[in-house]
Amino acid sequence: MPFTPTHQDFETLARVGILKTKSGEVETPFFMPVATRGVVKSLSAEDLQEIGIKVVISNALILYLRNGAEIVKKFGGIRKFMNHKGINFTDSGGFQMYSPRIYISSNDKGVFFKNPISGEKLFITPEKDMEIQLDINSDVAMCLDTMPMYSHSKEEIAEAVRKTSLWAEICKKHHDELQKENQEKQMLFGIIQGGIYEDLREKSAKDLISLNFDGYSIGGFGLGETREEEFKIVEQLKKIVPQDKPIYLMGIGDPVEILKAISLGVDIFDSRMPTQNARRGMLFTSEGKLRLMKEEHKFSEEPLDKNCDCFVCKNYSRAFIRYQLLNDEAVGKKLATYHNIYFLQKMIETARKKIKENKFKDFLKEMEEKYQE
RNA sequence: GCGGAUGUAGUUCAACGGUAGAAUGCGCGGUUGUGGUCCGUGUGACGAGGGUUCGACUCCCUCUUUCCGCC
Repeated sequence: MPFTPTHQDFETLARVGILKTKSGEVETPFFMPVATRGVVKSLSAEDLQEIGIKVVISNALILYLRNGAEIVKKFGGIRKFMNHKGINFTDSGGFQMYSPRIYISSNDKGVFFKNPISGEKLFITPEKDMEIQLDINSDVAMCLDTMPMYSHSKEEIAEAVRKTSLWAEICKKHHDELQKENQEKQMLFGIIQGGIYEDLREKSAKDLISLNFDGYSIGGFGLGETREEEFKIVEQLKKIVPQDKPIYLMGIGDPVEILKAISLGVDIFDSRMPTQNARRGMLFTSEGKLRLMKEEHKFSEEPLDKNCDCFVCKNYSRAFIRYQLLNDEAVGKKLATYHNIYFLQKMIETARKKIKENKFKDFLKEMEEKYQE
């Protein structure tokens, strides 16, 4: 079995499991930092290994637009190219329909994107997307989906669900075809859309489940809906998705939001939040969020987090990291990013431990209290 | 000493005889499948004195600041 749940928490739906890919296995739940263009911004592969990050996610469309996909292909795959010893996911680029700078339009056959570098107009079909992700040779690929905006009407979101199901079928068929001969197979996840509407989410999930994907992603959250709306849908989908398939809540990176979703049975997470926020001076700590750029930290000799044992917190002051971020120095970004990723990694390792000990509910509560403002 | 220029927000610059703008900085929020160094918001100024005028940051005079040139 590619995915095996190994422990179920008594009080919540939180679970621990093992995901097996062609590049090794990893314990769930886990969080993947975003390595859109083949690098987790500011961090080296050695940093990631040191932190204990096993999985990162890259972006097939962005790599393709920057000629990265062909370079990666020459290397035989993204892991070798970026010297990543673990597992690699790729996102399809469906999310980039959210980005007006590169998205043009879409129809039933695919999506028009413009290359921001050359100005060239490109048509990405679901078939093409599968080919790019296989060129990149990630361990887990995502279907090309259609991203509705949070502000869209229910009709528009229903249309996105229709198109996402249509493309999922094409993706699945083409993906199977392309790697018929392959011994080590790339996994493929379907992406459930439907916004905050239970009926649309249900339809989307059932359409995808009938195609039998290796895992199911929940897309379209973190874009303006309330957490209440989000968790209601996650709860609902957890009941529909087969227990032996991993659930991946795409784009969610807020610490408490992750833990809450774990309590509802989610297995996989990714987000740009820890890396992007680090560069902007927003740090995660054991005592809540730290806005490092505030003047009160100007002379602070304290570490970012006094309860953290990462090398940044053992060696560097808030004042130093703040000063280097203020001056746009690479080292400032690196130290802040390292800490945020470390924090999230340790948090999720603790979460797995607490699930195994059946103490997850208390841990969640404790973290919720710390992150209240 | 003589001549010329100059003085507006912490800083760099606008505008206008009739409620002084921006950028940047600083403060406070935000940031969620990364076209990225982002977004929102707040704070904050007419060198001093006199004159002309209904009204002067604006025009005139004096002083003063800073800069340039010449002795």
